[in-house]
Amino acid sequence: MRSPTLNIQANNCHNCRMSTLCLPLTLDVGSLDRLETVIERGRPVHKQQFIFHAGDPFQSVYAIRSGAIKSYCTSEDGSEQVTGFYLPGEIFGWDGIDNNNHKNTAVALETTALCEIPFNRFEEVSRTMPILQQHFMRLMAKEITSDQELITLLAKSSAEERVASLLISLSNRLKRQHLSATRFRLPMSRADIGNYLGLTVETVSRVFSRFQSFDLILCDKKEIEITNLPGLSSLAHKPKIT
Amino acid sequence: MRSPTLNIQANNCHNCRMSTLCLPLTLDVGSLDRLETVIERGRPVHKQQFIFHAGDPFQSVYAIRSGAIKSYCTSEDGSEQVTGFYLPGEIFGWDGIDNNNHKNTAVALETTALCEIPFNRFEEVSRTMPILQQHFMRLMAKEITSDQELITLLAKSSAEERVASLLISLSNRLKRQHLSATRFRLPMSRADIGNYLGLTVETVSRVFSRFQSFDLILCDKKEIEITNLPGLSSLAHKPKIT
DNA sequence: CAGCTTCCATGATATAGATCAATTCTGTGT
DNA sequence: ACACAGAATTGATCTATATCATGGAAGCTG
Repeated sequence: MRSPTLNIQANNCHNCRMSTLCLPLTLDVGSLDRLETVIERGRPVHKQQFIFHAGDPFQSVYAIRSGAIKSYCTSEDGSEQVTGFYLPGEIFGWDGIDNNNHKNTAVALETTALCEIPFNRFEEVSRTMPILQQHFMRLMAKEITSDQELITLLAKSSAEERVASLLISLSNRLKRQHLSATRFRLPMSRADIGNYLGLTVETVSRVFSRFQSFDLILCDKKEIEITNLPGLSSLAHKPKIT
Repeated sequence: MRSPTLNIQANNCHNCRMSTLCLPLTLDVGSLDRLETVIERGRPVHKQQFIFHAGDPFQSVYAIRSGAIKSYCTSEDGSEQVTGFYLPGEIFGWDGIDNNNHKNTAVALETTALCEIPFNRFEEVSRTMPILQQHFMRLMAKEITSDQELITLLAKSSAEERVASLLISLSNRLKRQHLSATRFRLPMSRADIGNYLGLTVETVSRVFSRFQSFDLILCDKKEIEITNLPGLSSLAHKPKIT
């Protein structure tokens, strides 16, 4: 059975509409068949279930077909830092390549369908498919640049800028998946947002309220409607007239 | 002629004492010879000279033999965000892989000797040397985890924790290069430090003064001596008794 | 459905660090 | 050696956001 708005229920890479995101465009049909043998489509993961824990041996990276994932790492003192939110069409789990175990814990924020890409078999396959390895390096580079954008946000921006940036980022990423860029449900809590953006829950909540009073957004709990996208966008990109 | 303290004046990869850092340990002599043909040792770069600018086409990554590099990106509004400091034995320039041009600008903080690793030729060579590509993915993963550590630092830590963390990080990285872990010269300005850590120059300066008054460090301008390494370390790792 | 827990919103207050300002020190180039 | 622009330090004040505190709404569980 197919979801009414989003056809992601493919049973192989050939007819998965995500494929251009997690696989290079230039793969011919033969290569795709070989690759097909590597990728595993798992059971849907339910809210609050873990994909992997920090410290787990690194075996796979994961592509999201539907749902949402939060990744975070835990410091010695037990405090957590949310390092990313991942949406459909995105890949996570790179953090484990370094020393063969994951630095982050990954948990489902809602019911989520994943494709698991086992890494040992991937290396095998990519030996005969250099384009694939190149593609994956590109994906890792994307992770690097998005992390650096977050660094800039945390180092330089006010609470309003941070929240606006997150909303705009979510909007753009949903749009890329041909989902509504202006109406969506936040998969994460205010606390998660605050943790991710280096703010307290209270501040996040106040910023949401302020955005509503400025008619930038409408929100009812986790349901968000961006009513003034250009306005919110300009807030996200340095409103300071410095 | 060789530097008295650090033998980095190798004229090929075989006798470069950096090689275990930028190359996989398992390369046999034959492979190393082939690789040798790819890597270029450039003229020393002087202080304030640029290695590449944001927007430049991505052609190479760079290994540092001696000196120090700062990378930063510039937002639309012209403000800069320092994204990393790179020391001997470290590799930078990954940010360009994504869409074939650099997001960051890289500039020498002092006279610096680099090895340039042209990427098109690298891909060629690595086709017959899968271990090499794997090694480079590992290096990229390191960049990801170090970016995520910075994210945590920026999101969660006080000014003192941030500065202490940077000093400890520099100390560890110099130690890895068999240089003094407790006495060194900061290659970057207070302003660079502040920018990197999301603080103002004034705050950085005050923190340095405070660290001196606590007998954690001794500093004369850019010359630093860490006089209480364990103390500084514990400051870096969450002094809060939360 | 009652009771519990978690999430969210909002007000009052406190504070770390920003901002503004002035001074000294440093390094660079002539 | 001198002059000048930039780098660093230090002080006084201001402000954004944290912290503390409370109440209400929503979602779970038995």
